[in-house]
Amino acid sequence: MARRSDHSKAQLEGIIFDAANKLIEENSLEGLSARKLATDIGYTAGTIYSFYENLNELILKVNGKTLDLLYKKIDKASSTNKDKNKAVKAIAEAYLDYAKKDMNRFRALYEFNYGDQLPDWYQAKVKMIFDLIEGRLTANQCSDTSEINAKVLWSGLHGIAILSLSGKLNNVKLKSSKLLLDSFVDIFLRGLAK
Amino acid sequence: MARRSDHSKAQLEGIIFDAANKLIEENSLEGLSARKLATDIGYTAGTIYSFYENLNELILKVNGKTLDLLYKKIDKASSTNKDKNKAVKAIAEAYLDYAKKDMNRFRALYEFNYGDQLPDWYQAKVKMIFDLIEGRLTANQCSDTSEINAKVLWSGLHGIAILSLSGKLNNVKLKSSKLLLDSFVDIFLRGLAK
DNA sequence: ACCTGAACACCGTTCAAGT
DNA sequence: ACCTGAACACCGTTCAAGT
Repeated sequence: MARRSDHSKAQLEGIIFDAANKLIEENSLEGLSARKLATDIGYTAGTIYSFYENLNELILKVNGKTLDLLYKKIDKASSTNKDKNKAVKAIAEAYLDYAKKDMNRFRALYEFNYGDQLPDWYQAKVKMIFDLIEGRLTANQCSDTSEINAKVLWSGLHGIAILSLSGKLNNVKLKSSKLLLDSFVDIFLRGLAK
Repeated sequence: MARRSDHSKAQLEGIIFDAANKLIEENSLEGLSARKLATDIGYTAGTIYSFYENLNELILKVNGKTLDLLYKKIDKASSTNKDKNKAVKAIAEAYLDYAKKDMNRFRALYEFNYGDQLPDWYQAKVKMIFDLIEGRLTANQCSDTSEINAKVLWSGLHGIAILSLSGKLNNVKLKSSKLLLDSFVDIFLRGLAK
C-alpha cells in the first residue's frame, strides 16, 4: 500500500476506472467491490471516494463506456448494408453478438439498478443507440408509428438477448439464439409491411 | 427473541417462507436479508439455515410461487377468449399486467442469479407458462416453427415488460407500455400470417 | 494535499454451546 | 432437539488522523 502521489489526480482516476472496468468485464457487477478494486490498484478503499461519489457512480461510468462500445458495433454493422431489411437484421445481429461476446459488461448494463433517475449524459447514450435503430427502420415510413415500431424492435431484440444469456428461455441454448433472432426480425419486418 | 418450540417444524418453515415472500413483495431482492428476515419472525438468522440450505434456495422457492401466480393469471386470461389472435393478445396483456401489478416479485424473477442450473421443479414451472403460450399460438400451424415462434413471442413480451419496468426504454412511460405491447402483438401476428 | 486506517453499520453462513 | 449467539469473512461509506 501507500503509493502517495505516485500518480497525478487524472492518472489515478483513470487507474480506478480501468480497474473497475476490468473487474466488471470479468464478472459483471458481482466482480466489483470497493475493497477488491482498492487492492487491485494498490490503494485504500477510501481513495475511490475522492474520485467518485460512490460505487454506483463508478459503475454508471463503466456502463457508459459499454454503451459506447455497443453503439460502435451497431453503427458499423448497419452502415455496411444499404438494403433496409438487411440493415435492420445486421443491427439486430450486432446487438446479440455484442451481448454474447461481451457478456459480463452487457449484463452489467441491465443488472444495474441506479436507483435515481439516470443522468442526462447516460440517457443521451441510450438515445444514440435507439436513434440508430429507429433511423434504419423508418427510411420511408410515417413517423407516427415509427417510434413505436423501433421500440418494439428493440424490446424484442433485448428480450432475446437477455433470455438467451440467462438461459431462462427454456431449452434455448446459445447456439440457437441467432436463429431465434433472425426469426424475430423476419416476422417483425413482414408484420410491418402491411 | 427465543421462541423455542412455539411452532412445529412445518409451521416454522411456513413462517419463514411467508416472511421472505412478503419482503420480496415489498422490495424485490434488495428487501431480503437473512438478518432482516430473522428479526421479522422473531428468530435468529441461524434458524433459517436449518430449513433452507441458503438464501438462494429460499429465494428460488419464493420465485417458484411467483411463477405459479403468473401462470394462473395467464391461464385465466387466455381461456376466456376463443379467437386465437385475441387469446394471444390476452396472454400478452396478462403477462405485462402481472409484471406491473406485482412488480417487485416479477423483478425478483429475472434479477435473481441462481448460479447453478435451475432445478427440475423450477424449470417445469417455466415450461408450463411457455406451453400455455405455445399452445395458444400453434392451434393450426406446422410444429416445425411453432416452438421458435412461441419463443419469439415470449422474448418480445418479456423485453417489453422489463424495459417498461426499468424505464430503460427511453421515454417509455408505464402508460404507453400497453400500447407498445399491443403494437408488438399485432405486428407479430401479421408477420406470422404469411 | 493526499491517502490511510479505523470505525460504523451492514451482509451470508457456520457451528459450538446453551437450554 | 431446537435455537442461540458468537465468530468468520466479507460488504459500502465516512472521516479524523497521519505524512
